[in-house]
Amino acid sequence: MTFVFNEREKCGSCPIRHRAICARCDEDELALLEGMKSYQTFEAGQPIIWRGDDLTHFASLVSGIASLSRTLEDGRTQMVGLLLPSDFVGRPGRETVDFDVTAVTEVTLCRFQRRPFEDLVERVPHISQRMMEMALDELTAAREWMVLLGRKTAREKIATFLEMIVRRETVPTQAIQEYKLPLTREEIANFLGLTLETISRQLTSLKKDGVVEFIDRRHFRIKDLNALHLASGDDADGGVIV
Amino acid sequence: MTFVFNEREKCGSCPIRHRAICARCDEDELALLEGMKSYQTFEAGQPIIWRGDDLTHFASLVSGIASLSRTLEDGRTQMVGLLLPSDFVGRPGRETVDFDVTAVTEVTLCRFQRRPFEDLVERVPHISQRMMEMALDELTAAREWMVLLGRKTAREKIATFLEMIVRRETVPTQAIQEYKLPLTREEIANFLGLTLETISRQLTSLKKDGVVEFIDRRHFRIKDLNALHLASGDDADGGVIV
DNA sequence: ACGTCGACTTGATCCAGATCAAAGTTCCCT
DNA sequence: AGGGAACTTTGATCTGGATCAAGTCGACGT
Repeated sequence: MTFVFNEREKCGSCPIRHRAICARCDEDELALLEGMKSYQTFEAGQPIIWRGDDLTHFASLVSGIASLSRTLEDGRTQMVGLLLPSDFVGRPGRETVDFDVTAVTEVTLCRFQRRPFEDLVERVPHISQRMMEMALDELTAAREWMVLLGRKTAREKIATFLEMIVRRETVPTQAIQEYKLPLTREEIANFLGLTLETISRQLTSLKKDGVVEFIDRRHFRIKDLNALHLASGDDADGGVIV
Repeated sequence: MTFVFNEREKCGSCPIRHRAICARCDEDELALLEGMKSYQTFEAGQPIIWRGDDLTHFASLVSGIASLSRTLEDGRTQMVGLLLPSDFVGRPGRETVDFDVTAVTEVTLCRFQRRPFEDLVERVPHISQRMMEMALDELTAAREWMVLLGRKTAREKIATFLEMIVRRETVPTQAIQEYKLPLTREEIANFLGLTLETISRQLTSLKKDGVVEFIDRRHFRIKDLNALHLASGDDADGGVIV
């Protein structure tokens, strides 16, 4: 019943079938992708590609979490995005990669060789249409993150980050839900443009203020969702209590 | 000989014909766009659309410069991008606008009504292919800006900003070229996630260090391009002296 | 059970850039 | 030409988050 990441598996039952670049494809188009795909798995912590590397394959992330980041010469690192299942890696038309891609958890990619895939993008409009949608959505997300990086305080940054996790994973039925922090304190710091000490202090502060509660270092519960939203610094309009 | 922004004008001689969303279109496809377009002009400083407004039209920016920005309730503003000729406004499939768009200089838009344009995106693959490319390029630019906002010092931010202007406008033939700052100190501050006082101080500092020279508030020359690049904090590899 | 290593917390101090304040400059508008 | 208003520079001071420096916690191997 579970999908195993083997080239023989049909795309039809793939967990990201309806969200990835193939979302708009019909059965015939899917068959073309099916004939090209290969899976590759990376352990948590492993680099997937480095900035400047030749782009030999494009890929959809099928399971796990990866990070996109850039490191300056002196070691300062900024994460520019998290790649979640269905997200895409690579830019048709470019020869190299712009950012480091690293597996945060164990990651499985569904890969396509560059040339054949580029041809397919030209021939199958459903792919470029879907990729345009996905790129525009990511662009909006990136711009929202720019507001956070440029103008929010440390507390607002962390509240926004926690709220993002909560919004992404909340199941409507469940009452008091438990959430998992997918990143270490240092990774959160690199995502938010802060230091790991500041992350730690601000989490302690939100805990003291009764906004969140920690089960252990990686697991938390929200005690006051409204307070969390207020702390995020975002417009009051979105402050609908769910 | 000059293109006047009138609906009767043919797209063929449009200044952004080969860079905008129509870049890949052939003559027949261009005719479809030609029948739909209308021009609209905004004076410098005027708002073009506000976040949350209904998206009635999509548009290509034909001339001038516009800014994309977001303002938090307490007035903190972050610019998330500059729109230059050939850039696109709007996201097919969305009903509202995510960021404020403001004319920085006088701006002319080439507009298309939402519904007919969305249909065209479905029917003409050359449009979605081009929009995918443009969105992916902007995504890379946005992510590079995230590195700047999250990790660069004030001096590095301003040097990167000046270098961006220089790279965009340098004419290979010309010797010592004069460049124009398209933004006020306050707008630069909102672009770089700083205050206008810091902008002013850092520009003075770069001037004192012999990196740049100011003709007046809005016009400068580069005295030491290599020093400018070093000050930007970006990888040494790109430090090729042009 | 014990050591050790990586992840995290907490404390003390420092400093880049913000904030507050006051002039100086340029460009209109009449 | 003169009076503003908008923009810019410069100075003095403050502060949020960085940096430096110990600890603490917990998981895992022996």
